[in-house]
Amino acid sequence: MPAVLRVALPVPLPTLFDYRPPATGAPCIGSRVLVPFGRDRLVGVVTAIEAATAVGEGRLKQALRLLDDAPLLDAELMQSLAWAADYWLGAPGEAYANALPLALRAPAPLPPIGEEYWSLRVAGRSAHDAGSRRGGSKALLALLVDGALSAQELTARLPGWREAGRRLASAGLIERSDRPAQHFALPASTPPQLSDEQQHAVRAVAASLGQYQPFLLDGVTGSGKTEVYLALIEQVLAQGRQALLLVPEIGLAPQTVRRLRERLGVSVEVLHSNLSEGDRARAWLRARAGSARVILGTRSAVFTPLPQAGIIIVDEEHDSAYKQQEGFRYHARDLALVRARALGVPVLLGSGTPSLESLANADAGRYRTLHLRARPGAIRPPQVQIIDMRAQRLEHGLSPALLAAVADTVARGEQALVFRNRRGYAPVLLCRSCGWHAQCPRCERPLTLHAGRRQLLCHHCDHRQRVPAACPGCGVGELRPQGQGTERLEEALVARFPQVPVLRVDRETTRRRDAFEQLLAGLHDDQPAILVGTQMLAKGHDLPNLTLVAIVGVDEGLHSVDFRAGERLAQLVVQVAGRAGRARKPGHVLLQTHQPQHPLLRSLLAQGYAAAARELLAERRQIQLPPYSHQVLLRADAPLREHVDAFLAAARAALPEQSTLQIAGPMPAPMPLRAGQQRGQLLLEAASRSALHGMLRPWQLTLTALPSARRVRWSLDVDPIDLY
DNA sequence: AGCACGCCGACT
DNA sequence: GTCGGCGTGCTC
Repeated sequence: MPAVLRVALPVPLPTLFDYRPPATGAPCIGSRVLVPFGRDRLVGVVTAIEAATAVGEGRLKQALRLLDDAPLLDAELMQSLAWAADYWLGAPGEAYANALPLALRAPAPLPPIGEEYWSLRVAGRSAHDAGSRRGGSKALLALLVDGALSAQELTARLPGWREAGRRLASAGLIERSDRPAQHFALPASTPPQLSDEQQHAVRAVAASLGQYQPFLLDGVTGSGKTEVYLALIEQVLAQGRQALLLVPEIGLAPQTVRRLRERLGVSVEVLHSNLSEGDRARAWLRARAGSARVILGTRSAVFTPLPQAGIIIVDEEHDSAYKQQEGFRYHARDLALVRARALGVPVLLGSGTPSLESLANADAGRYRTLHLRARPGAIRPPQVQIIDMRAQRLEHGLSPALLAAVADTVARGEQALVFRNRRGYAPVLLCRSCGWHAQCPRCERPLTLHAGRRQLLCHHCDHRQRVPAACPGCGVGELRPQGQGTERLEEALVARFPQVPVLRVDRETTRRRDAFEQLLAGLHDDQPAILVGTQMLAKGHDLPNLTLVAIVGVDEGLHSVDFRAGERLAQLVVQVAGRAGRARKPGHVLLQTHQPQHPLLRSLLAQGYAAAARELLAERRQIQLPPYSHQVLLRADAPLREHVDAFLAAARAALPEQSTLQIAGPMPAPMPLRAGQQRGQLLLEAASRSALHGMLRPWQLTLTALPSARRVRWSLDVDPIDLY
């Protein structure tokens, strides 16, 4: 019977490709095949086996080789990937390309997933006895003379052994083997006594094990969400099932892994983008084989196979890092829900500041909400106080009241955090006499002064230039930094509190790997200190001696063109404020603002995030914005504005006549020029998801065929989370 | 995307 | 006389 394989290939083309089956082997849906493609050879995934091709038998090539006898991707993953590609308008092959680790997209046998062991060969034993090797090689032979050792052990006992290992292996003195991973039960620590609310949450989710049910776990920082996760994972493991835990960034992974290992007594598979491709592939395969029981990972870990799934947990579900912002623009939280449904398992979305989307889903009865209100470790929630900046004499942007609070805090031997979401020394460098300011030639936005590096830096495109000695505008004026970044605040605080260590935490000071951890490790829990930093400080380490959080200059967020700015500001303020007073000491939060009367700030401070979110939701409903409507954003950029305009106008004209569709634009993007590219966009909105989605694929195909599309770079973003 | 083919300017 | 610019078309 003449069969045709429909293959997904890792190319951004809107189609699948048909091939004749390879000479040998029985391909099945979900197995990989090596196929000729143009002049290349690519590894693709069989998505369907059809009786005939729509493209004409004559054009078909034969697949070169079947790579998997059994499907590498199971039915659920195939189905979820197809859904994802469809929903986010990805090329069919793109979802597969995101799901499969790179090492599995090479035409090679699957890497062994057992543990790597090394042992002496006969020649190696003689070499050891003869003492014929020196240095690291000699040491390695000596280590192995009593028997095989795992790579992990070798690294512990002889750091840098790999080099010697390579030499000895190629000389035939030692050899590698793979043994099934040891499931040695590590000692599990005893769980703490759960609060009533924690117990209630655990019971509610546990009652849904074995079936699809989304839960929103609404609990502030320090309310003990992690203990709820741990208790549930424990139950899932006891049933012989797997748990997938997603976190927004790798920075949060190491401490979470430690906690999971200590508590559960099982190994935890970690999947994130900083892993080497080999490690990534092995972790993925261990999950597929079922030998990985607990999988912790960032966004892309949502593609992990889960043959024995028990639960999916998405921590800090509101975090925008879950949305991929380029290429295949999927949202890991939303895909987690779809997978949980397909797998028939509960999915738990945790956050102290839930996204408005999730709150609306809970309102609509699609999610069940569980609350954790108490902060078990704290006496009471932090007190938030507004500092009105108007009519205050500021010292480098810091008000007397704020400085006094910092002084009190360090005098008590406690720690203070000054949060400013702006790195660098000053966001503007201005001439006092002619008004000239340093501007990025490629973005036409002010350049940020970085005093330490003596550079002007564009935070949008990374353009950098030297700080001019005199004003380039008038040649005589004095250039003066305007506004404050973390670097300037650090300087001011060092000058003001010379006896207290001041630590700056932003992308500049933490560029090196582990720099963040090291910086914080330098903090002594019982010593006073001042931390200055950006967003990065909003999460991560527990700082038991931190009792004051001062938030400076979040006002910018109150005037953004982006309708999500208010939501993000509220989340940020609550997350940062949550850093204060976690242990036995009560915390204080100061919010320094020019607009103490702003309704969002007022409701946030008076009634908390939940109330502020309610108001934001009511506004969204009233003006029919997401989550009460659905958006798709067409973005385009090109060196010439007229090319962008021509494409967007043609795209607009190609839209079907549909009264249910609201169209905004074509219009310039909020940043109309970035890195020398002219940018524009067209926003589609509809009350019903299905009405919108129905027309998107055909429209996308029309766009691809537009002549003007060749002159721009363009992309479609379903459910965009920023309109940048 | 990646890569060929194909027709017009400044150079060994 | 060529080398190479990027516009156009194709990949089962």
